[in-house]
This record gives sequence, C-alpha cells and structure tokens, in this order.
Amino acid sequence: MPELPEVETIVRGLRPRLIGAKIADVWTSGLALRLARPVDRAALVRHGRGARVTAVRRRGKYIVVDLQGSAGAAALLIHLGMSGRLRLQMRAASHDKHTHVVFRLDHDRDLRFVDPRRFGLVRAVVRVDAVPELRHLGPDPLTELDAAGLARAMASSRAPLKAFLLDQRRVAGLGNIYVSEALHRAGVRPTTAARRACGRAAALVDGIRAALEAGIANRGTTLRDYVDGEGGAGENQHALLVYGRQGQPCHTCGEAIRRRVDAGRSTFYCLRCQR
DNA sequence: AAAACACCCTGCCTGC
DNA sequence: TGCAGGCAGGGTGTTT
Repeated sequence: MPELPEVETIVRGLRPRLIGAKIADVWTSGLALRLARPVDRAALVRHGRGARVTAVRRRGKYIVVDLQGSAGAAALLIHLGMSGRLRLQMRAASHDKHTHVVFRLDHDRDLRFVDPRRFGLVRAVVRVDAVPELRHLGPDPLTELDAAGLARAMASSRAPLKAFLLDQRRVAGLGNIYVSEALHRAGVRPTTAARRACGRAAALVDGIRAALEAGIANRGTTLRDYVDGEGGAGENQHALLVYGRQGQPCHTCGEAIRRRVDAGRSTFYCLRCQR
C-alpha cells in the first residue's frame, strides 16, 4: 500500500493535529507484527506515557513521531508495511478488527495503528539517529537525491533498474507502483542493468521526482485500502501512466502497455517509450 | 558483495 | 454457494 507519497500525505495530515498532543496510555492487541515480533508495549508505555508530540516526520517510508517526556526525548518509529493505516480518531469511533496499537491522547482522541496483514512496525526508540533501519536508508528522493550520486551508485550494480530502485538502500521511499511510474517518465526500461544506464541518471532523478510529486499532489494512490490520517482515499490511481494499465494505450505513443513479473512482482512499461 | 528466494500475514478475487 | 488457488502497494534473513 504505502509508498513515499502515501506516507508523506499521512504525515502532512497528522502533523498539525498531533503536535502538542499528550499520550495518556498505550493499548496493544498482543498480536505480532513485522517478522512475527510482538509489539513491545512496555517500551511504548515507558517512553510514551505522559510525553508530548514535538514533531511528525517521514524518513523513506517510515514515520517518526518525536516525543518529549519528563524522562527525556524519545520517538515512535512506525512503518505501515503493506496494509497498515495510521489514523487520528475520536475515542468513541468504532474499532477496526485489525487494530494493533492505540495511543490514547488527550481531548478524547486516539492515534490508531490498524494493519490486517501485520507486516508493519510500531516501536519506541530513544535515539532516532541510531536506529539501524533508518541508517540503512538511501537518500530521500525529494530532498537528497542527485544525479551524480545516483550515477555513482548505478555504476557498481548489475541489478535491473526495477530491482535497483526498489532497494531502499539506493533510494528511500520508492515501491512497486512508483518505480514503474518513474521508469516510464524517465524513458528507461525496467530490465536494463543499472550500470548500463548511468548516462540516464539525471532523467531518472527527474522521473522519480515527477512520479512522487504527482502522487503527493493527488494525496496518494488508493488501489485497495490506503487512506490518509483522516480516513480519506487518494486520487492518484486515476493519474497513473503505466501501473495497472497493461493492454491499454500508452498516453504518449499509443502502444499497448506491457506487464512483466519478476520475483512475484508486477512491472508495467511501454516498450516504445522506454529504451 | 550482490542477487535470488522464502517468509511473515489477511483479504479479495477468480475459476472450477 | 463453496472452496482452492493466486494475487496484493513491504521488508528481512538466509542462501547462492
């Protein structure tokens, strides 16, 4: 579900309403999330109870909620996995069956983490800078990615561009939808080995940015169940150039969009526009 | 070292 | 109508 544009939309929506909020208590379902690991409620309570939210930010596809408590600063690290939702709701609102973590806030509000497939992650961390998952992330495509750096990384990889761009250590935030969209905008084929496409690094940076910015402008892509922090669906599914459009005409040249599957994941592209 | 694969889950859709 | 099988937007750990 959530790639960079969806996470960014959630963060932007939650930020003004969450900053200053005080956590009164934490509830967990007891079921395990990512890698079959249980949520550490004790740590969430220890660092969260009584603390106030000072910032809400995004790093790749991770959401970081900074906290200031009487015992010091800490943060909530949240990843939505494939089916996660993070929503701010009134306490009286009905509970989704797959709710796994609830932060009870002041003013009768709940910050709820709902995740049917349980591939997500909710964890309390003390030093955000030291979190391995975040340290391994590559540059943020909107603010840190540059053509020279991307070209250098591409030069040392034999991986097809599709796999290269999906690797969060290369670029942080792209997922299956936006990789197809970015490659199409850049006019590059997903099967091309990264090292053979170094000359297209600048076009790739532009394509990546354009695809992500379109997604953000449209408040995310809702294919199945993505909603933002207020429960609203996105509109970017209507603006996709290639993803999910196999057999339909390319908007640029009219050729039928192709679909291929690698490692169980679909890639969509135009054979004529992408060389 | 990089790349391929299995695995963690539920829900929804398709075809029989 | 029921059921099996395939598929889904993510990340990690292990093997090659």
